[in-house]
Amino acid sequence: MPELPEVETIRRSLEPLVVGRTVARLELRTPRLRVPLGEELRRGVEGRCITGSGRRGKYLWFVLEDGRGWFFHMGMSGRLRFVEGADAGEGVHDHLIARFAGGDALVFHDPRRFGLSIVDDPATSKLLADMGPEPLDEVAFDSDYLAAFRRRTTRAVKDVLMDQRVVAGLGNIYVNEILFLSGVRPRRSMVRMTLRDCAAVVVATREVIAEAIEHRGSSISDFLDGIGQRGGYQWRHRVYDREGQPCTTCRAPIKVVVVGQRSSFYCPRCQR
DNA sequence: GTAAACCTGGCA
DNA sequence: TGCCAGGTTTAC
Repeated sequence: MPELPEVETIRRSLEPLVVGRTVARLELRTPRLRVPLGEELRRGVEGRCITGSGRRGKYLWFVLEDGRGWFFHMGMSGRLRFVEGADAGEGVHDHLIARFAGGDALVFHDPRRFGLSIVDDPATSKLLADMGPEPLDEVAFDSDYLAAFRRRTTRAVKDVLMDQRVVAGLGNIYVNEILFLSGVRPRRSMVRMTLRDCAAVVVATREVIAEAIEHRGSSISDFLDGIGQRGGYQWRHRVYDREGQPCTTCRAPIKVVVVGQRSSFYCPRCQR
C-alpha cells in the first residue's frame, strides 16, 4: 500500500489523536509480521505515554516517553487505524491492538503481513541507517546528488529511484508519475541521464510528492488514513495503472513494461 | 543483476 | 485457475 505520501498522511491523521495517550495494553494476535512480534515489543510499549511522532521514508513511529520510537512499516497492505471506544480490533487481519488508558485503541491491520512493528531508538535504528535523503529535502536531494549516481551504476533510472538508499520513500506509483513528468522512460540507464534529466527528475519528485501529500495520498484500492478517510491523489495519476489509455499530454496510448519485477507505465511519445 | 521468497485478496 | 498487487529481503 503506502509510499511516503500515504505514510505521512497516516502519521498526520493519528498524531493529534494519540499524543498524550498512554498504552494500557498491547494485544498481539499474530506471532510475526515481517519480523516476530513478542514480549520485547509489548514491554517496550505497554504503560508508556506517546509524546510525538516521526517519519522517515516509508517508516513511521510514535515517540514514547522514554525517547524510543514505536516503529511501523506498512508493507503492501498495512493499515493503522484509531478506533474510538473499547470494542476495537475484532477483524481477521487485525494483528496488533493497542488499548489506551481511558478507552480507544490503535489497530494495525495487514492482510499480507509484510508490515513491521518494533520499538527502537530513532537516532540509531538500523532501519533508518542506510536510507537516502528525504525527497523534499532540497539541500540533500538535488540534481548534483542524483547525477553522481551516473558514475556508480548502470541500472535503470526507475530502479535507482525505487532504491531506498538513494532517496527515501518512493515506490512504484510515485516513481512512475515522477518519470512521466520528467519525460524520461523507466528503462533508461542511469548512465544515459543528462544533468538536465537529473534536474527534471528532482523537480518532478518534489512536485509529485508534495502534491500527493496535499491530497492525502493515493487510494488505489483500499488505502485509508488513520481515521478511515480515503486519499485523493489517485485521480491525478497520469500514467500509473493507465495502460492503453490516452496520455494526458499527447493522447498516445500509455504503455507498460516490467522494470525490476514491477509494472512500469509510461507514454512512448512524451518519455524518451 | 535477476528471481524467488514472504502472504492474502481480488479480478479476468 | 492463474496472475497481479502500494515492499523488502535473501538466495542463485
